[in-house]
Amino acid sequence: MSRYNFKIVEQNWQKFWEENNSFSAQVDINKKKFYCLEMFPYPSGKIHMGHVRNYTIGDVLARYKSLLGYNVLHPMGWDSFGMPAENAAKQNNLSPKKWTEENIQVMKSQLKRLGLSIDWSREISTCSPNYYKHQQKIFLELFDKGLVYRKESYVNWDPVDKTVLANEQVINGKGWRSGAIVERKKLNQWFFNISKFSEELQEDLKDLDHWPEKVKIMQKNWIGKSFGCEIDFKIEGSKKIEKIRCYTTRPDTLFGFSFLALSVDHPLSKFYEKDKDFIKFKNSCSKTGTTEESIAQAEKIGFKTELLAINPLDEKIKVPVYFANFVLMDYGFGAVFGCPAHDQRDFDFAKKYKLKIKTVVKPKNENDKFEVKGEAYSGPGIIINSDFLNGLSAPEESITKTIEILEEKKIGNKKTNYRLKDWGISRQRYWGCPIPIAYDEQNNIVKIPEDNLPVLLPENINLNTKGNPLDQVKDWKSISIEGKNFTRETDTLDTFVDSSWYFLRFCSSNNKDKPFDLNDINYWMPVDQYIGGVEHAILHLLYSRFFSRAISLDNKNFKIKEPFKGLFTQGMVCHQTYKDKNNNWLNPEEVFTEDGKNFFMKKNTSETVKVGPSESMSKSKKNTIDPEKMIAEYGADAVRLFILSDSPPEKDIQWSESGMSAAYKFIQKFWLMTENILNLIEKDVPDTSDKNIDVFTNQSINKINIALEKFRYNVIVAVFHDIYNFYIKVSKNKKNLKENFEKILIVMMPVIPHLASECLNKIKKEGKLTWPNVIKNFLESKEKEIVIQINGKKRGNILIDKNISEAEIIEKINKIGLINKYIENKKINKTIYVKERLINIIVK
RNA sequence: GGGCGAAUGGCGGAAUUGGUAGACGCGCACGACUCAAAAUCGUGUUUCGCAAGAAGUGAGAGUUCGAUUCUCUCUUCGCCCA
Repeated sequence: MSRYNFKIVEQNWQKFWEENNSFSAQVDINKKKFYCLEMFPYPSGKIHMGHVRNYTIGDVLARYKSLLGYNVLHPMGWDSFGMPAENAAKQNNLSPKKWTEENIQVMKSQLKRLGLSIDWSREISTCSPNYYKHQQKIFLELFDKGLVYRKESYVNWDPVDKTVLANEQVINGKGWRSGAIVERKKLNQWFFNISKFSEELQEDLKDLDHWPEKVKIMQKNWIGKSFGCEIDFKIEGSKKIEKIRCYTTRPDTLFGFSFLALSVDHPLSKFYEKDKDFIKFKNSCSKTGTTEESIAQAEKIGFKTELLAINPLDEKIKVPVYFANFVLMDYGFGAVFGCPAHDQRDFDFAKKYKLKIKTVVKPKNENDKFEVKGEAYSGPGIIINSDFLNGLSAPEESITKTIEILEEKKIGNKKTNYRLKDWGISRQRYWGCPIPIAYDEQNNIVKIPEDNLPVLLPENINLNTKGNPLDQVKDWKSISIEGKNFTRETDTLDTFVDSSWYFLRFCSSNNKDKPFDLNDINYWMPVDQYIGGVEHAILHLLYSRFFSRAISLDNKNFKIKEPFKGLFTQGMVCHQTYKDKNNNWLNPEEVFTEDGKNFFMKKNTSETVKVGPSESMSKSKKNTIDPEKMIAEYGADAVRLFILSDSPPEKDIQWSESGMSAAYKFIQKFWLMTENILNLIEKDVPDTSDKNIDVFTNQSINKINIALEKFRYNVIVAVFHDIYNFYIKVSKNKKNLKENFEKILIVMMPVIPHLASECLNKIKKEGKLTWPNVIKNFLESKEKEIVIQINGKKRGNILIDKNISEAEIIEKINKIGLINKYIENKKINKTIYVKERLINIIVK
């Protein structure tokens, strides 16, 4: 018996698949298609275990659907623009392009070594002009549709890196890279008008029935549809202003109104722009970032004006008007009315400036003397201290009623608002897709004509400048179109733009003229199953949903609104963390253990190692395991088998050395067992069939089918072990052995394709490989063991014929006398028979 | 602070969706092979109990003939948003 040499076998099969273009996908309208897509990676250097898990899950599905007879599209590409390349290039003094391309080569060969069934002829890379030239075209198309615009806007500004930060790059008010306190800065920025689709993006979520519920909820919260009311407040004071318009979701708390707060950018601020104190205040506001989080955490500060706002429901009540740092110009109208008793933010502000705190909502179980103290009360209850609103139940009834009254008096209107803001796409970065726009001498916007596309990124530029490197490239910036001089836009596009349509490009990767061909799109789209990390639940998925709507706007031929029919979010790969006595992180390779409880350093075996909790693998905690090493040591099949075996795919998985080696042992054991079966088939002349083999095989395949459809891939691995434990006991050839074992090997192909292919090859399986049908007759036998319960407690088993009646079963039980001791001297009240499962006898 | 989810042996996890709890794997124990060890194979392995038996799916209640599964309250943990 020979050992299974995975190195040679896996290499051979990978070569075979490549040479035969086994996974190349072509449009074929006579075949049902299946578009299987995993989120494409950022080429950061090497693949990590998260990639292995993501792509193995996808590969199992792609191979399964292919064996089922679907025409499968399973492509791969590279999300290759972005900051890391620029930073790495600065550090190592080379070009982002070279760094990126080298990484892609390394990672591509690593992915190939995993044996993924990918159509590499469709490979794309977003940093290639072949990709981004089409993106520039799409940008101009959206520009023509009025979905792209430029406006002055506040950004999160990192004063050290001299760059704009995305909201998620601001952590606790500081830049994620520099650690500097983030400021607000006004810049001219490009925007996609995603908010035009707010309603649609929210409403259509309900049709995405193959998406995880939690992702839909996250998107819904992000879009943040709210029902409220706009109210005009009359203003008294020395300035020439009569009223201020506010938006609120709680008009019913108007009687608790004790101040009016304005954004420092509110039009009213023009009356104060020469006021030194106001300027000082405005500057201190710019120290706060623009995220909701940083605003919520920052101390609430205000600048008091001499103006008074009049309560529209009771004109006797007049309250001060402030400018405040927690009010943003781009939500509502940059003005909010403050009701301290029922909003924590307003409460904090009122405490600081000693403003009145009047309670107008009481919890249901409190009396009318209830008063808010210590913190705001924002829960449901009954309106009090509010004149004609008293007694209404808050919030539903009271809001509706108040809006009715305000509309009657013509001082307010019902209004729906969305939290979703337009998508700022400008980045002051080199390594991104150039925006195909230029400006004339009067700073008017001009589109770069289509003939002049793509706008190529200049190469060989100096990255070691503060701010945007493209700004420094004078001969690139100035261009001439039809004899006139223009200056190029130097901002590049947010990399989320790149990933918002790559799934469309995969359908027509090699089309030189168009981003995609409609015939291809209409066949392949939507993506049937999209697989990736939950960290992209909001932005990437929402932007992609926006993009397909934006493209289909005014374009009757493009019908895809939802790009991803099915979504699956996989869990993270975790590993224990280790620290030495000085609290330095240790790599698992520097650590050893004999009993699994006490850990020591390898280089100094007397030093114990502190073991921390299992956390998601990350370079900073040094708890990573290198997939390449694992594949070299155990083989791709074993790594694939292990990464699927220990946890359901949507949950986090703990990497364990013993689990990995168990997977390796399984591969070896299975190979030896296959050789044994091959010997039986070749040497023994079978006399009879063994029905047990049929029954077991069909039951196993049935279990695998169910598990595949439900993404319970860990259960599939358990069934593989069952299969081994069954077939290892087969010691004689039977007439039905070969055909059943072939079926087993086929259903193993999605998970361990190399071993399964090799075994099938040895067994000389002829014809095309197709997924075996389950023969229903073998799933259940004529006889069935059922459970006997007395008063719901299991007291024994009995073998019965199927379709036997309840009375017959009881008769049989009595005959055997199995449960006599439980029913002696007792009266049988009733029996419950669950067909082919159990019989429950209730006695008293 | 809000939303969502989870909790099952020493560990990772199964459970046909209300019907035999603990599949499968890891670990551990014992045995076989061996001069010995590794590897491999076999047997056992929820807890208490010699046993008969009893208890048992984070805690407490409820619905039901029957609850890991459904409802309510609580605890702890995770993720997302703030």
